[in-house]
Amino acid sequence: MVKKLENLDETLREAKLRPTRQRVDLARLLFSKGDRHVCAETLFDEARDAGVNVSLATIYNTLHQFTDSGLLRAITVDSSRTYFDTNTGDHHHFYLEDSNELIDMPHGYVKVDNLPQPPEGLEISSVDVVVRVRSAGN
Amino acid sequence: MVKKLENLDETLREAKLRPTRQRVDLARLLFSKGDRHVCAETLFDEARDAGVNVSLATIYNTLHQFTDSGLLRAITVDSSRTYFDTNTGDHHHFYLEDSNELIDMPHGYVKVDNLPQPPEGLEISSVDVVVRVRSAGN
DNA sequence: ATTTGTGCAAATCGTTTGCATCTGA
DNA sequence: TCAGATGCAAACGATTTGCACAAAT
Repeated sequence: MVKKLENLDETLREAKLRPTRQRVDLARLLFSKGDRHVCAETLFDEARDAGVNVSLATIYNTLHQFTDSGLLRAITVDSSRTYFDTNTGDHHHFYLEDSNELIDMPHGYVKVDNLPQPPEGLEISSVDVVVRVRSAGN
Repeated sequence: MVKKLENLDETLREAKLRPTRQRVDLARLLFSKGDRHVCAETLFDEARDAGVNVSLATIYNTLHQFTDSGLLRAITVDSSRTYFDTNTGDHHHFYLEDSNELIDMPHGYVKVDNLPQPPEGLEISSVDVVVRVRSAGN
């Protein structure tokens, strides 16, 4: 992530995205605080709070463009919103059902074994493990 | 699943749900064809085709009630719709990204090892493995 | 008779889209 | 210059909700 930060313009160009003011600003917000999970609304509010002027439509566009170019990873755990993870490495998640929060599991922990063969003609795109957790005694 | 079918009224009563005409009809549609994955729209169309008269609101109500009482299991793989699985046993899924279809992996296949401890005070509610697959060469 | 369920239409909410206007290369 | 970006508001699609009416116990 720090790598991405060193030269945001450069990072964006490598992703074949013009380093526009809003993309650079959003990239800075996203990548300057370590690994995190955001959704569109979250990032929108954060931008507003940081005095960064960006429309919600642009937030969505940017989130998807960053995802398509590998800067972000999309995670589906809650059918009502899409989360984006700034950690694009191979890792899995805890999903806190009570607060709708995602927490990274350190890479190297979970091991998925004995996967059956994918259906004929199909190849694996990703293997996602989500451990849903909730307050004990519920 | 067959067990559930033997006496739908009884199954519903055990789930503390009144065996109304629409619930019984939907239960029959859901549980008489082996394991399957449906979403609200899917079931709605299927009901219409089978001449079963049920409103979409009732489809949603019923799907959730069945899920809450353990007759169905909800699966989140696509942030735009919710899938329900008539197989409530312990198993995981292939998700066909091209066709938005779910396929059960036989139980006993995938093994998830070395899970990190859940965050303090939280207990595991479920461990979901989704293997996203797509047409080879893409 | 009372409680619970159903259907309809309107309301929500996250997300997408159309389009006129800007902006970076 | 001009393809690509942005912002706004309207459009969308899945899901939920409010409420009058109907059905189950």
